[in-house]
Amino acid sequence: MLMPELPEVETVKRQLEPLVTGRTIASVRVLDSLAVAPASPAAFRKAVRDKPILGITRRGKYLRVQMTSGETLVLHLRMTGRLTHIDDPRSAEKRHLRILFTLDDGSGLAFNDLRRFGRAFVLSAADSEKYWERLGPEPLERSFNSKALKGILDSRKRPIKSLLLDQSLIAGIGNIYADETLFRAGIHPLRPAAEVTGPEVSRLAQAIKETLRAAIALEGSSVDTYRTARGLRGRFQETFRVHRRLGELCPGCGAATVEKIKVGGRGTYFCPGCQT
DNA sequence: CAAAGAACCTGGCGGC
DNA sequence: TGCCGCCAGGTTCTTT
Repeated sequence: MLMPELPEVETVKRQLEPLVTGRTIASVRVLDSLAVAPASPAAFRKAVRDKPILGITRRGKYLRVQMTSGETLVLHLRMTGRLTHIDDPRSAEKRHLRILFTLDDGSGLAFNDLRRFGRAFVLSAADSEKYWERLGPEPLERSFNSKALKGILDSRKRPIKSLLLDQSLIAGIGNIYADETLFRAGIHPLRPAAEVTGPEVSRLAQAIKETLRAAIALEGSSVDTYRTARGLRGRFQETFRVHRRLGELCPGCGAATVEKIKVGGRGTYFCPGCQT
């Protein structure tokens, strides 16, 4: 499958920014009411129509479209969502099309989603602060250093991989980047978080930043359904070290082969030789 | 409060 | 060839 995680959402955000900033959402078609639930399609259309767009930002795996009314149009792609900008809304991919926005310059924004887990909703200015408080720190912020990461891991007994996936502790890491960062740091995914040593925490903090930055540079990972805002595939999957490489020779030690286990219900790939 | 598990969805794939 | 059941995973909700 695919999973839009921080690098994928960041890629979409960067590509959309110059295309939608300053534009106004002229019309909205909701083709699948589940995509805007629990709001009604009528309420959703009313909340976003004719609202000028100030800018677009990302928080964790969420995309936020700031509107001049002080409200925010929030989109979460979950597992199979795609958000693509098209010159002509009539040329939008019809398969799994959930919402189609038309902007005042005649271009369009299409939200497609095979699995129907993705959501779009509008947050009022009053509700915003509280909503985003639920998320942990942004791993690419300067303040997210080894000391901050140590504070997150300390006194927690869960497997380190489960902590990396917990959005209330760190925002934006999903299954792909959890596997890839743990491999780069040489840490076994089942290690109890509190038992990860100081030097390992430093390596992990660095691996998180380096891996996410490298993935953004390659416009994310297209394992299956993810596409950039221009409808193209990302290329970071070509550089995966262990994720989805079951049985392959480890690129680190060249001796062991990649294994797959379940951690917190998630498929987890690692090298038993390099990750201890 | 922490942690684990189920539920939500659809399409692809293995097995028979 | 066709059908059944399982698997994938981000987040929320429920249970322990």
